[in-house]
Amino acid sequence: MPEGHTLHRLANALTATFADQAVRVGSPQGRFAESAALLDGTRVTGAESYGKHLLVEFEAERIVHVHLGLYGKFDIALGAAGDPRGAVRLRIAGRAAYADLRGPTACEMWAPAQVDDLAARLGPDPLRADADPERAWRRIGRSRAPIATLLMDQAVVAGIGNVYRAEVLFRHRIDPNMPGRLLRHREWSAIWSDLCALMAEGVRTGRIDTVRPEHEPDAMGRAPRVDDHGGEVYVYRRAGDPCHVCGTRVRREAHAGRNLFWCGRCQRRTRRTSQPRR
DNA sequence: GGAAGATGACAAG
DNA sequence: TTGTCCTCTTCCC
Repeated sequence: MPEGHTLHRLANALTATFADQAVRVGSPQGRFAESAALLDGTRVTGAESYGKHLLVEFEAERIVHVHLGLYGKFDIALGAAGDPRGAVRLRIAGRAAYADLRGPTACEMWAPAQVDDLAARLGPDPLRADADPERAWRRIGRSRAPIATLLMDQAVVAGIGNVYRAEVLFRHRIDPNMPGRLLRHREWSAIWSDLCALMAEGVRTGRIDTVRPEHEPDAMGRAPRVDDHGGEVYVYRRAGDPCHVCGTRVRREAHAGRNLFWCGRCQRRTRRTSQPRR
């Protein structure tokens, strides 16, 4: 589920659902019980996201920092909260709806200063109006690390995950193994504005769709195909399947423990092909 | 019923 | 680079 757009959506939804309400806060599973007790009965002021981090703000400058990690979920449901199903770390219950958090990497009470620290250590987030892509470029443009690694580094760009990484590199025909410093500034600018547009669309729709109209399976005479994650993509999790553009089998390789997907034919720069990295 | 895998991040070596 | 954590779903027997 969780790349930046998911967290941004969640922040919007939590704000719309609970802002300015006094809420019941609990931790049915128990691991957030002490902090939940402090928040119980107090008022939510709003929620925001920064990269993949979610901040739920309560009165008296109390902030709950949530990171969903690989499989955490924060579900909002209408109606009265019944018996919790599964391991619910945090439950927020308002007048007409409740939200259950399960399996997060982080769920902890923060003070405002910790939010400042977070903002300082994260790279620009394409979903935030205050983002400065040049901050990312200063890291990318001088790095020997593969661009695929840099895009996943939250200190370089915040909010990009495995899907957006694979897809944006495909859309710009960039070899994932190309060292950042071989990227041109105008290529980075194009990638950045594409990320801004794709992720804003992701916030709107709740899915990651990256296939351009002319490459839609319909246009190519194939049946539409939607990945398990719910969007239509060029390469993500399509290893072995034919590339939507050139028909070559999509490749997969483990990079730092994560699967990287790309088309070895479309994403090739003959002029400056980099050495494959192990 | 059990294993594997999943859009993540961190520490240790 | 590997191990660890967190939870749920899907697949296979």
